[in-house]
Amino acid sequence: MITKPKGCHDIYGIEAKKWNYVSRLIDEVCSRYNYNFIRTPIFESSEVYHRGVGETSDIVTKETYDFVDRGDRNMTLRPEGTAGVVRSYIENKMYGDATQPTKLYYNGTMYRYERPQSGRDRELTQFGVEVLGSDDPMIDAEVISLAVNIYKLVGLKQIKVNINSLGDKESRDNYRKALVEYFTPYINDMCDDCKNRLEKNPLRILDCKVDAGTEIMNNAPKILDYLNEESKERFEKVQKYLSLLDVDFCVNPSIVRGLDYYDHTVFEVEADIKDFGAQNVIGAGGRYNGLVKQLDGPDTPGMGFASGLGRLMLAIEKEGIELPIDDSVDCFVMYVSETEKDYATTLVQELRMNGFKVDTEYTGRGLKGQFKQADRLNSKFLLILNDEDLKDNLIQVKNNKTKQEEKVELDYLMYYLDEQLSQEDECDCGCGCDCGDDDCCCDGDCHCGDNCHCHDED
RNA sequence: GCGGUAUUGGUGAAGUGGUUAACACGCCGGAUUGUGGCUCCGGUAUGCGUGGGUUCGAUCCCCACAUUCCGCCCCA
Repeated sequence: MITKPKGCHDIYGIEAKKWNYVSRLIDEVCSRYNYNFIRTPIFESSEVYHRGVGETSDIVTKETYDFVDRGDRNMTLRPEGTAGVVRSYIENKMYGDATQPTKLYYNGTMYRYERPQSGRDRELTQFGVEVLGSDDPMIDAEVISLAVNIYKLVGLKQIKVNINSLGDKESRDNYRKALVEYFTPYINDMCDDCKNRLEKNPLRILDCKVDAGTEIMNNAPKILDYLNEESKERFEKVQKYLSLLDVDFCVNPSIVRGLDYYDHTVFEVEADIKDFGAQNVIGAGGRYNGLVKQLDGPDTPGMGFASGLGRLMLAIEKEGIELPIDDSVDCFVMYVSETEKDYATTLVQELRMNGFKVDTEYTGRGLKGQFKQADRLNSKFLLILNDEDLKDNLIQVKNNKTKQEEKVELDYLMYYLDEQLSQEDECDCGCGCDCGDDDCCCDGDCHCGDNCHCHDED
């Protein structure tokens, strides 16, 4: 059997419906903030990522999908969204548009050559936003609040926002020096990974899981003490705007993003859920004022965040959130004889053209099997064709919840279904009552017999 | 890049170096003369991830590969 590539997934069925639902919700929220959707290529010249993401860590050297195309060009499957969006911003001269800042969002697949584990795949779907052309701290706060609002709207409750500031380049360089100076005498007491980090990326020592909580770590210099006045003031404004936007957050000095291009505000949104495994950060981002210039564009500030849709779906599942997915069809058309089948063919078509969600039988099941199939498909109404009835221009319509059945004139069918289905919307159990219960609005005269709570104790 | 884990029908799974690979669910059909979801009866695997090896013989032992899940590194 041919198997899927390592770290990839087939998403289908109810799972796919959930993904689409969340994607639509992202569209909705981004639209309210007036961010515009952008589609960029799934692969770019390798240069985009080498220069954008930086060559310091393992990222570019070991964890991208690189290939040489037939024209001998070095290409890379996009490992993240920001660099490609920035490339597009520059190439299309969006900085020339009158409507600055440019506010964009994306939602698509990314590729990383990693060893899969919980919450980490080789093909992943990320959505994210980028704001280019404004250095206003208000934007920093807006981007964070947009992220939080998406999570809240899907129903997540256990989320934590951690923010930090890396300051400008001057502040960051000073801090880096201070860290190296501080840790060097203690380095032999620290874990092997930290020994490597001291040279490669000293900021990341603060993220270490092994040495976390030790005295050495607790007494390490804090970035916030190394911010210059300007950076400090900027960070305070970000916090002020976050409060005005009613976003709960924690200042956490150990939040250090791994990439070179970040400066000033950085943040992570964590799903605070039990058993979520090692990858509990569902979204992260920050300000990158140097990136546009680094990719040969005009010196333009930027701010953004990205979030893995897969991890978000995982969080939704772990928190037990039920998304409002409509997994039903309006009607299922049943038949037995050939003439009935012929009529079914045109009837199904006619119903669909009139906006009904309709399915029918395609595998030769008997009537009993068709009833079962209709149940599996959560059909609200069963349309049962019968040669005798057809002669009289009649059709049997059965409400699959109340089990009530009546013969309806064919000319009247569309109108009848329309009317019945709009009643459906008023009452979940379809019994036509109004007890005020969330699941059933029955007044005690319920006859639906179908999962109805109207006779449960009060 | 490093380490651990698993892989048996549509699904959940038991199991053994040796003739016919449990059980349950599901599915299909019948009892029910065209109206089901209960009950009863019957049917339902190209045979145990792929390729090698050991063996008289392997689903079960060994090796490699693929994929799964989990942790480390890294984290965009």
